[in-house]
Amino acid sequence: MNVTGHTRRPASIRDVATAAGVSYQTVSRVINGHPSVKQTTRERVLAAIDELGFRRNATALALASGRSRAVTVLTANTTHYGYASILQGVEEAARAASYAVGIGVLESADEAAVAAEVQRAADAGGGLIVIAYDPAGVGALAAVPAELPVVGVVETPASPPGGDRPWVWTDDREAAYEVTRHLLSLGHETVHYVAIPSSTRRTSARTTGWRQALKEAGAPEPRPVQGSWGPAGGHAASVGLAADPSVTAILCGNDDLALGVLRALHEAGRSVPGEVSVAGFDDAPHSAYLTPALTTVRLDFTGLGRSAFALLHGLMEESAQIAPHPVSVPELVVRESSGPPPSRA
Amino acid sequence: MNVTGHTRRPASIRDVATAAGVSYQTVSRVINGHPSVKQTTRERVLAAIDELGFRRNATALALASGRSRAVTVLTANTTHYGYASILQGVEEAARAASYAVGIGVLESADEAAVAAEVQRAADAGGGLIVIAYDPAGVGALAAVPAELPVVGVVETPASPPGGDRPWVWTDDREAAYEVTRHLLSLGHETVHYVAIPSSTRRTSARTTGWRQALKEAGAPEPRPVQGSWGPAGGHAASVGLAADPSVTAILCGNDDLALGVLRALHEAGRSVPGEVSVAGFDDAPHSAYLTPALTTVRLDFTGLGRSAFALLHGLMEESAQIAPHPVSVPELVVRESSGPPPSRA
DNA sequence: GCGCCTTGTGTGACCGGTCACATTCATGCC
DNA sequence: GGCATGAATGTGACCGGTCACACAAGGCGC
Repeated sequence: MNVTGHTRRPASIRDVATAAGVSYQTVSRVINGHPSVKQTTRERVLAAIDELGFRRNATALALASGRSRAVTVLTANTTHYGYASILQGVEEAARAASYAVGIGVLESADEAAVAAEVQRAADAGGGLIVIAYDPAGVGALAAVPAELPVVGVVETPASPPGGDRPWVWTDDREAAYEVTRHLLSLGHETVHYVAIPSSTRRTSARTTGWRQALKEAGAPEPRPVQGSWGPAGGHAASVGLAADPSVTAILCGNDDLALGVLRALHEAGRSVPGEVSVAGFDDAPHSAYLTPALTTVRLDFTGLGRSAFALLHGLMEESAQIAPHPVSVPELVVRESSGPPPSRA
Repeated sequence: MNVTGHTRRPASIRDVATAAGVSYQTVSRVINGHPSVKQTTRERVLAAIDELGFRRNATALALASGRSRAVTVLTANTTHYGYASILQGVEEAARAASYAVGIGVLESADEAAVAAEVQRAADAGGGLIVIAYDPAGVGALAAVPAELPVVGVVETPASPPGGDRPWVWTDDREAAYEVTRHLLSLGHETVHYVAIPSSTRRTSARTTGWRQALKEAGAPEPRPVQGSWGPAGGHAASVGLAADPSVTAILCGNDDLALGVLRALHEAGRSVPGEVSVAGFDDAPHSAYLTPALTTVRLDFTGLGRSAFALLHGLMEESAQIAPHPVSVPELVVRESSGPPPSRA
């Protein structure tokens, strides 16, 4: 404990060294747990460290050794449930490994802006985790210089699972497939889909899963409706569907979108699940408390964040080997918003 | 542009210096915009910088100069709307000032755990922004060593506004006062209150505003019901209120809580706003899309985050002077969940 | 008794910047 | 012409650690 009150600058290893009557290198050995330090010396140094309240300067460590014990999460958004949860997972894992966590927000998908943000993140030193669920994130992932340790949190691995690129993902395709099957099994002729913005030009994993389930059931395949991320987008996107009496089941790209859809149906005077069934995606915390409570699929975003960090950690320290990312199984959560279609004619 | 392909290490100022045929100090002067560098020399150096793709090493800068251009946000949570929005605001402002943003989550309010987290944040170098809306945050704010630049985001300033401590806040008292008055003006005899966890042992600002409005109206003052942060807490806390037929108006400490309350009322078969009026707090993005749409008060959390950063920036660089934090005015948003009590007997 | 390996410790250079001070040269002024 | 002055530039030390290497002392084999 530092009893001497007004210490101006924090103690350095040289301060500790003189206090313990050894060289600074010996102090360095003690902090790093080097084996060949005599027991009595080690104790003397530890006592001095305690006395002076010494803490190793992270900046100096990073500069001298190159290794930085820091991660920056690049993301287009920090407030949406999925994004925020991934961030939370990364932070948890990073804290456990005593890594510092930085964030960088990709405000625009503009190439120059994204490149600048990637640069900023790179300047911070340490590794990168890029949430690539949207064009900005995908662009950022592509713009990361090859020599930097980076892990992408992606919608679906571009190369088939088993490719050893440092990516993590949830099985969105399987999840969408499950919910769609659930709705079809209730007797709906088909299921309409209000999509979240796709991360790329390619068809999203969620869309693929939905389509697959329809095809297997021989159900007609309506054109997906493009939504945005929030409830407002879901509302705007679904006024058309709400007015169409042939629509009896709607799958939404996420729970926020579903909220807007629910609202649009309410405004159109169509009851849920009496006339129309609605299902969401993600199982956000509010979904269980809506009226009607929302049928959805739970995805383990915090776990995903933790995996992303674990992978990055493995990339950055040779001690920790790179365990393959375990893809967690999505869980269908059936609540009140889904039921059989109105008239089983 | 760096055309020479495989540069192993990034260029340092000495590399630039030799390339431009000057000393490293001159390069340093150029990057820092020092006036006394001959125009032609400056151009030569800038050309070399561009050619080698030089970027100033943030770590070395921090070590050598002491100043770090980094902020760490300490918070108990990253997923709740208010917290996430403050974080977003800080990030926006920090990005504009090209500061790096770090986050540290206070997982437990335990004193030792909080102290450890503060230490970690301090180790990162740079300034601190502590979100002190809860016991963990308040503890963290108290545990920050005096010599560190820090700004607290607090519920209410402990000293009356005008005290010059580096704090920012929204006028929660006024906001609660406004909503409560709104409900009373509709004819309700009194307004019940489901509270969020208080940041301290003292009465929260929201509670104070609510109480003040009741007192002014001569309304009876029911005991506040203690909730937690999320919908589950609101639901659990309000089953009692939902069962009590004398309850006709409920104010909730935040919108998530209100969601749970709405659900509890629905389950008890009481209509909103027919039998019971409900109002929330914060105007979270989903609130406008609930059925019934939630009456609430909007608080400018992103603005609050930006103010917090501005204040901290002023603390860390003498160039930027410390502008007093402008307290934004809370805005009452009346939607569908509030109306007159059932029978104006 | 000599060489050799192991254990414990110290020295100097270095990471990539900044800072304080020294140096050079062209001016302006008396 | 001599000298103070300021502009333009260079030199060495330093921030707080790490790394590579040197070196002394003790134990062991022959």
